[in-house]
Amino acid sequence: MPELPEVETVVRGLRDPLIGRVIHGVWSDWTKAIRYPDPAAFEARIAGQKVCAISRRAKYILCHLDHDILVVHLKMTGRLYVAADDELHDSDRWVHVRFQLDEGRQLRFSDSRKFGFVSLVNTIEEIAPHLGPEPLSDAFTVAEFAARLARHHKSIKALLLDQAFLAGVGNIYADESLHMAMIHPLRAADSLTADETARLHHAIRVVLENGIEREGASVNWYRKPDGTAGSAQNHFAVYDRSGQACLTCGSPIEKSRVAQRGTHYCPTCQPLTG
DNA sequence: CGGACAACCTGGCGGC
DNA sequence: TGCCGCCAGGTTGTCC
Repeated sequence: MPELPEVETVVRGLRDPLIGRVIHGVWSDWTKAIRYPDPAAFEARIAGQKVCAISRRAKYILCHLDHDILVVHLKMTGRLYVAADDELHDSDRWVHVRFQLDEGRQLRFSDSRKFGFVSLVNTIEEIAPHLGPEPLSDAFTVAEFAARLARHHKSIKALLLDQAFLAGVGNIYADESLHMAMIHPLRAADSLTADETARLHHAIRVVLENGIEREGASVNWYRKPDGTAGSAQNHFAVYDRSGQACLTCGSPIEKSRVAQRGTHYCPTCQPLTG
């Protein structure tokens, strides 16, 4: 579930409690969550380093330390937050990595499905060498988007989910973007007209910006670092609304399967032909 | 190239 | 109440 808006919200929420703190040690009850280097080397290398800055690339959280980058990927059910050592002992049963900080606090990585991970790297390219452009950056222009679309014949939905094509869009915001742009998810990427391309480019940015403004979508597992839910889920036009009326035309929202993902769209506003 | 699918995992939920 | 099977979806890798 955590996509660009959710990860961006986590990054923003971690800056105040985490920047300036020193990491003294690492505890884990599920060492597979520590992907690289091996847990012993990981702890030896991270101990004593201060968190200098926190940023985001695609869906990766980057904690810039004195000499390394602590990379965290939340995958579907990951959470990352700072808490007092003895705080919330029972309410989160899925904490698999704890980073001991100074002043009796710890950075916790919680993940019920154990898909997420932490790594220590020098550059994000070490673990994600082929990420596409950031959709909210100035470098993501309509012209560049059009040129890249023309190189692919696969369905537009599958392409939006491809992190090498565009970084940060996941299933929820792909469906919402295609609906706002009035484009059927199965349209071939290289078949979009100039007008459709411009609409989709605009829709992706608006949908992601709205998601950030609403501090992410708490469909089930996602929480902000302060433990509260975001509100983007209250503003979905199509995601998780199958059978309900389209907010534009009243047609029932349909759910199908595209690129092996649940896909929600309005058959009237997003026709496959015409 | 594109698409299908398995693998990584577990909680939540509908059905019985 | 409880058991069963399915669904959720980010990413990688494999196969056709």
